[in-house]
Parts: sequence; C-alpha cells; structure tokens
Amino acid sequence: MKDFTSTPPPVKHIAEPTVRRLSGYLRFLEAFDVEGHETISSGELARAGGTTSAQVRKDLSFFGSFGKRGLGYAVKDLIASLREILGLDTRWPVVIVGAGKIGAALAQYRGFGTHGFDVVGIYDTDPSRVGTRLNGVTVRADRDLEGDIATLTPRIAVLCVPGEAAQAALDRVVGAGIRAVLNFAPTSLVAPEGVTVRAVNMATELEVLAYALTNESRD
Amino acid sequence: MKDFTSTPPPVKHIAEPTVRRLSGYLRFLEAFDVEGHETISSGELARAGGTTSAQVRKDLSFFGSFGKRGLGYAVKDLIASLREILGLDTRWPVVIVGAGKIGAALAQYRGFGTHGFDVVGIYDTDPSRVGTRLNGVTVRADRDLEGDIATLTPRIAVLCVPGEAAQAALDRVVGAGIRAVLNFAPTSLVAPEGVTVRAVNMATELEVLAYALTNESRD
DNA sequence: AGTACCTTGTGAAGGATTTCACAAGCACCC
DNA sequence: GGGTGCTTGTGAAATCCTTCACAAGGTACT
Ligand SMILES: NC(=O)c1ccc[n+]([C@@H]2O[C@H](COP(=O)([O-])OP(=O)(O)OC[C@H]3O[C@@H](n4cnc5c(N)ncnc54)[C@H](O)[C@@H]3O)[C@@H](O)[C@H]2O)c1
Ligand SMILES: NC(=O)c1ccc[n+]([C@@H]2O[C@H](COP(=O)([O-])OP(=O)(O)OC[C@H]3O[C@@H](n4cnc5c(N)ncnc54)[C@H](O)[C@@H]3O)[C@@H](O)[C@H]2O)c1
Repeated sequence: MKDFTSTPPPVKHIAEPTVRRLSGYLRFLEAFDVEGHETISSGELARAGGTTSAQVRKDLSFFGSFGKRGLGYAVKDLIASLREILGLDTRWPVVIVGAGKIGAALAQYRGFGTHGFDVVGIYDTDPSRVGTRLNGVTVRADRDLEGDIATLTPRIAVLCVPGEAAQAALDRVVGAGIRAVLNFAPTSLVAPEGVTVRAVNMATELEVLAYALTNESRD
Repeated sequence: MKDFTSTPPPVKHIAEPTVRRLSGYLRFLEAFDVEGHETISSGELARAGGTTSAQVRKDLSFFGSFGKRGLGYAVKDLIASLREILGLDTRWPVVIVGAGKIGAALAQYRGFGTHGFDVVGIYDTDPSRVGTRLNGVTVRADRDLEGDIATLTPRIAVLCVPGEAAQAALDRVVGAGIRAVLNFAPTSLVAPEGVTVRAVNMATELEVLAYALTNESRD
C-alpha cells in the first residue's frame, strides 16, 4: 500500500554542497537501479559518492525521511524523491549561446537529454554557422535569441561564447527573462539579484590540480 | 629596488575554495593588467571575483603579505605571486584520454595553452580517430598511453571517455604514474590515496540550476 | 512473542570558513 | 613634520558544514 505521499517537506535553506551531493547520489542510484538492486544503505551510497554515511543521511533528512530503519532506502523510491527535490520531475528546455567547439559538443551531448534537459535553441553570430544542424537543432542567428526565448520559454541558458562576449550574452538572456545560467567562458560575470550564474572554468580546475601537485607535501 | 624576495611562506593546509578563488583572482588580474592598470585594491578584486574584500585579503594572507597599506596590490607583482602559489611558474604537460566530441574540443581549446598547460598527447580506442590531428597533436592509439606517459612525463590527465570506461582509464593513467586527473565522465571515480581527482559534471551543474529555479522562494 | 541485529534520523559537538572590526602602515599634502 | 585619508593584515566572533553518537524503528529468526 502506498503511503499518502512523498512528504513535500519544510525545507529552509539548503547549502550548495548538499545539492551537489544529492545530484551525485541520484547519478549513482540510476546506475545502481539498472544493475537491478532494490535497496541501498546510506553506507553504500556514501562510498559511491565519496562521503560518509552520516553525511548522506543528513543530506536527505533536510527534505524528509526516505529510508526504512534496518533496511536502507528503496532505490526506485529514492530516485523519484531526489528527482522531485532537485526539480527534475519536469523537463527543462535550455538554450545554448555560441555554436563553436564547446557549444557544438554540448549540443551533441546525449547525456543532456537523458538527465531531463532539452536543447531547444542554439545561437551564433557567425553567419557561416547559422543554419547548420547539431543533433536535430538548427543553429540560429543571435538576433533570434530574444524572440525564441519568448516563445520557447527556456529557463536555463548555457553560454559558450568567447570571454569578451560573455557579459553581453548574459545581459541579453537575462533581459529576455532567463534566471539561471551556466557559463563556460573563463570570465566571472555579474548578474542582477535573483539570477543564478554557475561557472565551469577549465583553467581553474587545472590550476587546482597544479596546486595539489606542487603542494603534495600535505598528509 | 627589489625586495629580497617573494617570501616562500609558512602554509599549512589551504581549503579548496581558497585555491579556486586565487585562480579567479589571477584570471581577473591578467585582464586587468592588459588594460594597463598598475595597482588594484582588495575591494576591486572582490567585486570582480564575487566575494568580499576581507575574503580576498584573508585568502592572500595565508601565503604572505603582498599589498601596500593605503595603496593596494601591484598588479604585475600579484600576478607573479599567484602564479608561484598555484604552481604555474612552470608549464604543465597534460594528456587527454578520449578524442570524442569533448576531448576534441578540449584539445583545440587555446585557453589551455595560454594558462600554462600543454596538451602533449591524446588517445583513443577508435581506430578511425587514431592518426587525426587536433591542434598540432596527433591522436594516438590507447595502447601507446603508458609508454607515452613514461617518456613525455605529463603530471595531469584529462578523461573524456564514456562513463563505463572512465574508471578503467583512471586506473591506467594512475598505474602509469599520473597523480592528478580531471574527469569529464559523469561517474564518480575511486582513486588511491595521493591521487587528486576532480570532476566536471555537466549534469550536476544543470541540476543545481534546476534546484535553484524550483526553489527561488529563498530571500 | 521475544531476541538479535541492522540501519535510519537527528540533536549536539566539533571543525572549518567567512565575516567583522580595527590597529598599523603608507602616501600625499600643507 | 604632522595631519588626513585610504587600504592592508589579522585576531576574534559569527556562521556554516560535517561528524559523532545514540535512541528509535524496523526485519528476521527462533
Ligand atoms: N573549447 C573548449 O574546450 C573550451 C573549454 C573551456 C572553456 N571554453 C570557453 O568556451 C567559450 C567558447 O569556446 P570555443 O572553444 O567553443 O570557441 P569557438 O571560437 O569555437 O566558439 C565560440 C563561438 O561563439 C560565437 N559567438 C561569438 N560571439 C557571440 C555572440 N555574441 N553571440 C552568439 N555567438 C557568439 C562565435 O561565432 C563562435 O562560433 C570560450 O569562452 C572558451 O574560453 C572552451
Ligand atoms: N559532449 C559533451 O558535451 C560532454 C559534456 C559533458 C560530459 N561529457 C562526458 O564526456 C565523455 C565523452 O563524451 P563525448 O561526448 O566526447 O563522447 P564521444 O563518444 O564523442 O567520445 C568518447 C571517445 O572516447 C573514446 N574511448 C572510449 N573508450 C576509450 C578508452 N578506454 N580509451 C580511450 N578512448 C576511449 C571513444 O572512441 C570516443 O572517441 C562522456 O563520459 C560524456 O558523458 C561530454
């Protein structure tokens, strides 16, 4: 018999590291489910996600109570709960700005779609790129951006333009109503209150590695 | 007259967020230098990096004392100091494993080189990709991986293989002596003690955005 | 029905990081 | 040479995040 139903819980403010870990748990659970497992303990989840079992339980406890004491978590149920928590019980249309090397790679990335995100538009200033097709989506001129955002109502934009163009591109998508942006350009952008900007910065990632290598005298 | 010289400081253990911010400061300073500015205050640096001036000063203070009270920091000197702190006073050879869409995009990414990282090898199992050239580097067969690592002595590997192949690829590069890895596959990997693995996970980034959008009722 | 065993959920403790706030240093001007 | 104004460097306080540790709840087996 079903319980009546997935407690939409209190939830105050959740730390970003927690949200990142939840995403990681979900990723692992999906694979674990495919392998045919029915339940999982916080300990197993922790090992897979590189944390501790207490951390896993604490992370989940912010949103409700999903496990059975003595048994662990029902894999399928936990997947459903995590999807709901993360806002993945609906699909998210996404636009990509910049159809260069990285933009094209992303547009053709299948994992995008399998995680609930649909690329509904991709834009470029370069006339020679406009009109080419990437994974079923035709590259459109950047002047179509605002109109398309109005009609396709994506909520997320991915910026794959050169650093010099990134702030301007951000301003345009924000002006058109976008409130969540993933930025691949290696520049830090300023956005108005209420707009979430996340950056994927290759140089920073490599530099963190370089730092770790030069300071491996830590124990 | 030169001071005698950039204090190689005490330095205990530095938190990762600090290192990330230092990388961000460096990125901004390089642009700021090109614009011809000679000095910068912690406040300006903070605005550019999305933090506070106290945070900037605290971050730097772990490594020494780089500013002049009343004036701020000399841009060129601070750039040099940050490069040294991050281990960027030498160039880093890097190998890329997997010459698919993302691996190819990275291999052709110029920003890689301008930040001190040289792609010295790129490897793929697919015979149809082997032999193609990407930005001056020829794709080689994955069986050449261990030998090349021995002769080219890269210290960093970037994994751009499918999720199923990622752990095996990690094990191979680690076995060949690599101790720092950047993983683009959406799987969390386990590495032996002493090996630093960082992950760039597109799905997680988008999910954090989706979470932010669904919970924008935070003030 | 009772016992043994296992794993969750969670206050409380502990640790880490960020923010505060201010003394000290430096440049510039009168 | 003393005063003014600005900005750094840094202990101390505050906040945030993780880990601990254990009661509570559940299963399985006898
Ligand atoms: N290639 C990589 O692996 C990689 C990795 C990390 C970060 N990046 C960053 O991603 C961004 C793009 O890199 P890339 O390698 O794809 O470069 P690219 O030159 O291949 O692509 C950039 C594309 O953006 C288009 N563009 C320029 N201004 C535009 C605008 N205002 N609106 C729409 N489109 C515009 C250009 O026409 C071009 O097609 C850069 O900021 C780069 O630093 C790239
Ligand atoms: N394309 C993207 O935008 C994107 C974005 C984020 C993450 N990723 C991840 O990056 C990885 C690669 O994605 P992609 O889109 O480039 O896929 P792809 O299929 O285009 O490329 C994968 C390449 O790896 C090669 N390969 C497979 N096993 C290998 C092995 N053991 N050794 C060496 N090479 C091997 C394949 O021959 C292929 O050329 C995947 O894990 C994907 O999830 C891709």
